[in-house]
Amino acid sequence: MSDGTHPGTETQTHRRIILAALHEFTQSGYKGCSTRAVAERAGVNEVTLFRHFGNKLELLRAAVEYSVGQMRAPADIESYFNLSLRDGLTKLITDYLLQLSSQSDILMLGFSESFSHPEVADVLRRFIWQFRTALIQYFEGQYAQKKMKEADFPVLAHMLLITIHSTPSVHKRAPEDVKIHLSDERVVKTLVDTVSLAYSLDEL
Amino acid sequence: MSDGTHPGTETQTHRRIILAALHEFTQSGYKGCSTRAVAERAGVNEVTLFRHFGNKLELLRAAVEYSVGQMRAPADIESYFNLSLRDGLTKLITDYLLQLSSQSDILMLGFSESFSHPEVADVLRRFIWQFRTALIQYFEGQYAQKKMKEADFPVLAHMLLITIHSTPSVHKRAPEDVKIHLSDERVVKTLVDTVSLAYSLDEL
DNA sequence: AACTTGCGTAAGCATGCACTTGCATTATAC
DNA sequence: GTATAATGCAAGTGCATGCTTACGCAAGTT
Repeated sequence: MSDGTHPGTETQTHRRIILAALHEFTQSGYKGCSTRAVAERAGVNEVTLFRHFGNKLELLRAAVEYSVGQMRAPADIESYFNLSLRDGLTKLITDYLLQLSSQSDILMLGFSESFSHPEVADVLRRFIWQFRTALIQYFEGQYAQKKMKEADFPVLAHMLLITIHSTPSVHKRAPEDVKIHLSDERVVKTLVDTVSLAYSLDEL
Repeated sequence: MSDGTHPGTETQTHRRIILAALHEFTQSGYKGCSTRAVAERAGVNEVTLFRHFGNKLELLRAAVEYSVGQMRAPADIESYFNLSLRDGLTKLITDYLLQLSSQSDILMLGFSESFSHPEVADVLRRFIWQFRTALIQYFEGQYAQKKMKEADFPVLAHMLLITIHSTPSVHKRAPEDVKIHLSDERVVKTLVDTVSLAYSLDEL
């Protein structure tokens, strides 16, 4: 019985295949790319790919797992509480953006592939949820400290999350003259400006 | 020479195939669904599908074209100018949402398929652009009327657009307890509240 | 009655692709 | 020096799928 002999999962080959898969999957979608293409990009024989991961779907799972493993949830929110609404928000968001920018590929994959592969989407949602919760907690904290007006915090958090997440993908597709308007800095600034102008009780 | 004889494009069959295609494409992606599946859903023989559209890609194009043809750009922005920032925005957004809700499928398709089929994405972008332009013009109009503070209007428009567009797709995937927080009404309200609280010179 | 149009049915071709098998090759370990 | 682990290479299998061909049938048109 030729049991699928899994080679050591720590080799360089393993990693290279995963990185290649991540690239191809996000570029053309799961169905849209072939294992051949992944192998080629990894500089590896196609057979090696199967020896490592068994089948294509398992490769997807491994790639997602790898990618998610790289992300770190936002540190404890308490540390943001001392700052003003404006500064705290800015820090929270930029910290989060730092995570995202390195993982924007997998997030986009998660969005486009979420129907055909709910498991994949779930993993991502779990991560995004952490930030959502952090945001809401942060708002409620600020509100309790009377540094912020009352508002529909879940929706507010949703708004921020969506904008932050979509910006990189919009960025990738947008024509050159629009990208200029969509630098991370400007988006974050406008986001924070708007929220603190609207709800801050510190300023003015 | 068996030239592809295009049957009349006004038949019921034609429409049913397009609707089926729209459904399947958005469900599983272009590569993810087969012409057989589309035909089956349309209650039509697969051959008929090819007789109408020649090939799969042409079907995609026809489906997108059909869908986009259903959308109407926002009416002339002038009519919103008389209203307050809050009321004008609300009207602009709800009007736009009306369009979107009937076309959310195709929009999601556009997003997920935009890399492999840029033409498709282009058509959609063109539509979205119209709203973006309308929004920016509206803001500038309000600003000129001194009914609104200065702001980064393009980014602000981007923020609104993104939130509006993403909400339906998030809605589809989100667990039940989150959907409650994401009714169109609440999202629009928070959006408008936030913007007008932040930038309106009418209120307070 | 003959022709056209729109569709169905059956069968099949060609290709791409996930996945397998068998064998040769290198390197490392013991 | 021999066993073992990790990879490459050549070839192939089986299935899904896009697309075609050839034929038949019903309804409307002329």
